[in-house]
Amino acid sequence: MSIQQRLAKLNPRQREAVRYIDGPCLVLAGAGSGKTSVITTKIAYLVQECGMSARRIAAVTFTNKAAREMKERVGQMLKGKEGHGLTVSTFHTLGLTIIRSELKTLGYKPGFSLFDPDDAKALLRDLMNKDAQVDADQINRVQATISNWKNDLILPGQALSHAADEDELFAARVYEAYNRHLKAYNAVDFDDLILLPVVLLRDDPEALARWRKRIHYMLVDEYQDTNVSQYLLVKLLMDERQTFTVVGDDDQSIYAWRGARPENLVTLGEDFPRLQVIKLEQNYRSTGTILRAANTLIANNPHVYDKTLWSEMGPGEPIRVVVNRHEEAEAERVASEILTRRIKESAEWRDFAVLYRGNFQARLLELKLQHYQIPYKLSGGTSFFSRNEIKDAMAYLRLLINPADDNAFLRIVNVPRREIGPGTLEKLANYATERGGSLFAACGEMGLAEQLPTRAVERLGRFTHFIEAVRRRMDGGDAIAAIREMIREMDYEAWLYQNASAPTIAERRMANVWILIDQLEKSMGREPEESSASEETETDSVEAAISRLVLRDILEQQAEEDDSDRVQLLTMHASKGLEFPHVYLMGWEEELLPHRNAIEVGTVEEERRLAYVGITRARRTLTLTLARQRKAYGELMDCTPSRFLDELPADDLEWEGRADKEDPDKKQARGKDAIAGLRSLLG
DNA sequence: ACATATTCTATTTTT
DNA sequence: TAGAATATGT
Repeated sequence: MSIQQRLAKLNPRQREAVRYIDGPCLVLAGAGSGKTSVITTKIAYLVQECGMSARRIAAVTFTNKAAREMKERVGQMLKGKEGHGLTVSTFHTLGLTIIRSELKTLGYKPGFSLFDPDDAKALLRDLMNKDAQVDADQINRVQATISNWKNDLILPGQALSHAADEDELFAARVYEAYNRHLKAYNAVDFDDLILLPVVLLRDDPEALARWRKRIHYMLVDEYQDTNVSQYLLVKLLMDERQTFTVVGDDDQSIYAWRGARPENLVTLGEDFPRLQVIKLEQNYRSTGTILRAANTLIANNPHVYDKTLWSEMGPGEPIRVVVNRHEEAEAERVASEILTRRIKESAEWRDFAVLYRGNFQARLLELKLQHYQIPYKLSGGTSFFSRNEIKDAMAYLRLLINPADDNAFLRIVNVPRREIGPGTLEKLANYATERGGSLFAACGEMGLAEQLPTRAVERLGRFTHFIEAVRRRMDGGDAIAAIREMIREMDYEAWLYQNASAPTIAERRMANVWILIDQLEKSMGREPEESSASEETETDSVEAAISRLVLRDILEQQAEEDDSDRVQLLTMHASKGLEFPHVYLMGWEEELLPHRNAIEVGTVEEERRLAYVGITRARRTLTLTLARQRKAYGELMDCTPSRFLDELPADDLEWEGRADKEDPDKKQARGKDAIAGLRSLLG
């Protein structure tokens, strides 16, 4: 299909959004309005019609999944070499790419580690233990505070001078120490992947020039979810040419609690007066009734840009609101209804989705679904990457590319057992701190023998020599082969069998490790990306591949089961970007759907958007459920129906089981029933 | 290694 | 209060 044919298939607004390429462009894309088509077609348009080299274009998303899908759709449009060098990645991967090619300027050494939030927490615990006593909650709070600072582009110095109270001052001090330690470990955390490039581009005109030369056009998806640092990254890169397209929907901003700044939509207009704003208001997903409900609800929120979704589809069925005695009845109802509706509508399991506010709500529902033997898929369980065997393997990989990574060192120095206990490690740590070097480096120093018994020194030496030998083999040839050999050599498998409760579990874990290594190999085998600002083509190194592994920026890992026919259970947050023919939204109660904490801190508007996101996932039918009583903190509580129910168009709602204001239809029906009953009695 | 006792925590979590 | 995660005891 030619680009002209693709353009012809778009509606006028969409077409306008694709064709406008001379200046800054904001596409306000309502739910289900075909925004991904606009982005992908625009990339093809830039390449095929405007003669822009694909390697000058960068499209950024928030999730790997979104990036993957976009890559695939663009791939179908651009043939052969046309798409070569195109960047479609998450913000974080783009940041990683920049850091990697600007390592020297940033003062990092090759093979730096990427700390995931667990590593970061371990480091913080270590730092905070120094003077205060450990409090898990306090660590979490400090971690969140530091993350927020990084998202807001506030560096330790500013945090220290602006600290408002004692807690903030403490957090700021930890922040400063934390960053210092990260640097010593030659490591960065997730937030640094955005922060460091921004600081670099802001302060180093030459680096800025390099990257402006490299990226001429940017497209940003889910723009309402950008935080301060992410916006600045886009702004710095695009300030000069002003050639970019951002696509977003302020009504679907549900991540403000994580630092997202929906006001960036407004800021954009202020920073770029030439900004062209294009609205996509035609919805191709939902029935008229569902859409009207969504519009009516969200009209209760203030808007900078007004927007009303419309649809050419018929009105469809009314929205049902089902009131249940208690939470168990609610779950029972949803499960049994899916069962019958599947037959009635001759639908498949995968056509149903049940959405809720908190993951805990899935528990009861799971039991009911199991009872009816309904196959389901629960999103948001323990992920592949938080499994112990994966963390171990990752620690080995990290230590191989960055011996200064003390976190990785500590995790695996005695895994499998090497008879290196806490006593030895404590003395080693003291010695390393004294010498100002890493744990790994300290193992090889002469002076260590004075602090530790010979046997301990020997054991440590054996470990470091082992790692060094593997590293040499990696450099000498096939890196992946060397890694596989390492895992076999240390007999990680035996260790797994020793520690697992059942052989099958150990087997499974070992398989996971090999899957991880396979992913790593696949990730390296990909065509070398044109990553650096300079034009040199750099092959994807093991280092790069391992970083991407931490970022989970790897392809098809659990695609196996994704296409199976199962009912989907998700939080409303996790449902963004998805759609289903039949949607159930559970728990429409005060303190749950506007969540209690949200009411307290005054962010009910975001809760309303969450409800809006939930509603707009539905294509054909929508059912809202609530319970009159629910168990919370052990006690049975009476629940009030959600205020959001009052904000929906009453005419489109079909209530069931409502006790107080019993709806007239129902009464009438019951009256008829009674009459019919009487008649039959009378013969 | 496994069973039992204890302690902890109850909102969302793209990377 | 319950359920999971962790600690403890046999």
